[in-house]
Amino acid sequence: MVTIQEVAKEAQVSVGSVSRYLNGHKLKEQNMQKIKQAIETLDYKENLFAKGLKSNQTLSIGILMNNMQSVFSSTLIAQIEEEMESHNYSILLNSYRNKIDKVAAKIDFLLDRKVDGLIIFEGEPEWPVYERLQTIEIPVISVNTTLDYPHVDSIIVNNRQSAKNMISKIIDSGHDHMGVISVPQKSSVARDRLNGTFDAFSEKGLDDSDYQIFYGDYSQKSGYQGAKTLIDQGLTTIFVTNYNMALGSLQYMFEKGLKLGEDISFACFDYPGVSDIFYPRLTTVRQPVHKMGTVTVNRMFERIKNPTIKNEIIQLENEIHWGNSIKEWK
Amino acid sequence: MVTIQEVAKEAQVSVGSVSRYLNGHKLKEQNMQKIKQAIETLDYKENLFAKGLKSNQTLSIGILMNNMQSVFSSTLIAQIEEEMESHNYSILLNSYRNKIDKVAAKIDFLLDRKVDGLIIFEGEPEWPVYERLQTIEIPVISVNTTLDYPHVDSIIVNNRQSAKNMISKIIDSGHDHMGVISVPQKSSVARDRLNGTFDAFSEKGLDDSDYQIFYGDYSQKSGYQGAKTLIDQGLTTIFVTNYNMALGSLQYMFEKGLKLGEDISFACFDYPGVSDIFYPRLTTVRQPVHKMGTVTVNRMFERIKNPTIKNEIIQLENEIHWGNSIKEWK
DNA sequence: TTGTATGCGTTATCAA
DNA sequence: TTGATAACGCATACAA
Repeated sequence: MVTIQEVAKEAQVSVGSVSRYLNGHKLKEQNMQKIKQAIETLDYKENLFAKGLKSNQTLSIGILMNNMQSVFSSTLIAQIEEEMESHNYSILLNSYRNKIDKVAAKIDFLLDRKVDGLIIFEGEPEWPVYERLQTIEIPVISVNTTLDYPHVDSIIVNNRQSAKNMISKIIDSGHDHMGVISVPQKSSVARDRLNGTFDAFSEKGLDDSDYQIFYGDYSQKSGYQGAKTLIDQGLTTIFVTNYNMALGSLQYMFEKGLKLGEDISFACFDYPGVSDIFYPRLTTVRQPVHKMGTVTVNRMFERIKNPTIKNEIIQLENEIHWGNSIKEWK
Repeated sequence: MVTIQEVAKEAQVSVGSVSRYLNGHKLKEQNMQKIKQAIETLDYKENLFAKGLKSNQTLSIGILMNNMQSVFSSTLIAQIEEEMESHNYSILLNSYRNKIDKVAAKIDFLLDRKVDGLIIFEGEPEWPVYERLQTIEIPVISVNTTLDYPHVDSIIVNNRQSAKNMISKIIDSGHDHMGVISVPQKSSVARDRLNGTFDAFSEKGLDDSDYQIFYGDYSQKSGYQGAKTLIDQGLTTIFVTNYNMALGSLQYMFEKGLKLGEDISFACFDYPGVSDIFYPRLTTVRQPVHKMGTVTVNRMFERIKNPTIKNEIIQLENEIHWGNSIKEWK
């Protein structure tokens, strides 16, 4: 392994000069040339251990999430990874697979590795690590969930408002009975989406007898089951608050030969590009996943550069794509 | 930051003893107790920088892949991450997004970070980094592709044989005309699957006039297009060599109201659990993704422990699930 | 079995 | 502007 000592000897300068050169300091032009030359001929590579030992920086950031197998998380990771790379940073992945009691250990794992920052997907205020998060001394960014601690930024989307807007518009199109496929109200995202739905219902004067809620478990299968249950009850307007379950619902409808926008009116949450393939005219609330990744990374580096800035809650807008999968009754 | 010096002082032993204790050496029971106690009261955490500076180990392994957004890669990553964690290792992710000319830089990136091992998904012998890979001094494991270099292990599945077996069985069921949806023959996996198909054709005496190949681009959309093209030509037996395109094909069939196993005979490659949801009786070649992850990690640690062991090509078996999506004509 | 001392590659402090 | 040298936290060779 080539060290700066060897580079220094080769260039006939001191290690200090080499170190300074490497860190962008100015020195005598002639020496800079000699060092540059020496680095090339020796193929010197910096040693991140030694660097980190002094600077306490790893040039890596940790990502903690529940599960990396959803479209949302894999798209987001991919986006973040791409952005990080251009900063010469790497990402350290960690998932807790529904084991909330393991979250603390996961965070320790990442912290032990001295990541320079931490990105948490859908962390919840109810987590037992609540206390911990406040005391972490590196930048922490919460994605998709608001964690309103002094040192934590949150990047979120306006789920509640989007759901409300979507449902309002559907009702305005003449739909006064509706089936909703949602998930147990254990996360803020889940609550926001369903509450937004309720907001619209009450604003438009629909009550309990006008809608039916089916609670699935995020799986395609439960979406399928939900569609079956609701449609069997005679409902013809279905809203699904989650992409994966929406897929299951669509599956059921296709199997039954039901035509969207005619036999059934259908809308759901999804992601950019996903539904475009088969359902270009599907009515969806589209989450700006790529933008979330980009904003997250940008914010992370702002924080790394300036750790004292005040925390922020950055809210991005979902797009509403109004296709032809909702029948116009009016 | 608590150091072993402070632990040593607290426990009234020397730093050497603490270091040895930390590394599992035996020492006087009494001292071990004192050190253990001191570590707890001071909440000592090891410093991976300092450790790495001496040992040149990062307790991390690098993963290089094309794209992390396929079911295959995200499942595999998840599995690897889970296994790694139990070894107290973390993973460093890197994707090159079809930019083959960037692969070398990506590998350098990982190597600069001193990963203790490298996992490469679907690396190809044609890559310009061919030379590099041989000279890497850490364990390298190639997943899903055979990279027969002296220091590289390969974990693969028997794609060619599986395709052949599947097609043979389909032909034996009475199907003598067939549509195949494949991808451009640019990767060994792609070639294996299609060649296995051809193997069966020639063994069973089918020739050019008996089958039709549609080349897609891995996208669901192209699978949809492929199914449309082939079925419009009157073919009723379809084999898809790729899961994503299979989804697209199924989509087309459902839209057309075609019944699997009756109107259309259908088989494809997929993954454990994926098709079970909607198509429990679908005939598939099922790739052992989880096992691949586990075997990869195990092999990695064998290599890390004993870097001199000879390289191996470990071939896992695809399972063939014979459902009822193939009509029995015999 | 334990303690001491040196070095890993880098940065930063202090003099020159 | 540069050079020499002391840290950073740990592992280990050597001595005791």
